[in-house]
Amino acid sequence: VIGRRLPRSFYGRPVLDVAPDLVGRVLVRDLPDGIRLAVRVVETEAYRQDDAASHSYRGRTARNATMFGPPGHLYVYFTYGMHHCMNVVTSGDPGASAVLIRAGEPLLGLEAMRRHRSGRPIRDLCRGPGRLCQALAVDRDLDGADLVGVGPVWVGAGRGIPPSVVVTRRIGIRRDADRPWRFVESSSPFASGPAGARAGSPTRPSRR
DNA sequence: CCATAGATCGGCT
DNA sequence: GCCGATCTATGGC
Repeated sequence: VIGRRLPRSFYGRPVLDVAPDLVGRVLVRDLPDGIRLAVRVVETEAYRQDDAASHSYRGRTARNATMFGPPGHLYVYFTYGMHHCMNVVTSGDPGASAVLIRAGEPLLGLEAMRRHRSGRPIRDLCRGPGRLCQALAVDRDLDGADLVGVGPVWVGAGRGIPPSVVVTRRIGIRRDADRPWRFVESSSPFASGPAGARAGSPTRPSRR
């Protein structure tokens, strides 16, 4: 179900190619105590440097430094004084870019995720970027972690039925809000946002 | 289901 | 100072 660990070349492409291609993949988190957590990615968003909504827009700082590094690393940031969000760094062309992982369908380690999320119902464990990080125990300590090779966070190729992905505007931003850079598995109850945000234009079916 | 308020703090204007 | 790539609780339909 998880499939093989995706190689560096998967991440070293333009963010608008990687973001939709991550939908349907399996995000794996190996906890220090040996427990494996895994979710099927159902929602992503693209951010790149020529984009006013992106953390990289105003140039490199201590916080966003990972976005300016090589592809295939985790960019984790802290926001609203209490939440973390996790991204995957992609090619630096055009400019520092990353994919925000917004939601996932729990596959493995549901009990541990539930503990991290105060016993919330399964549908609410990973529905939203802050919730996802809480369920997977991801915080700034994992900023910069390499997804390729040995490491506690990685992405498996996934198997089975390819997802049907639709494109919409991104959620929760004001600047450059009209860019159609959010990619959702339209039929998934584990995707975030209002119900209407699950409709959109279909992307071209990707071979997998 | 939808709308809104409050929490809470690091980063940057 | 201001404001977030957010979440939860609460109140209304």
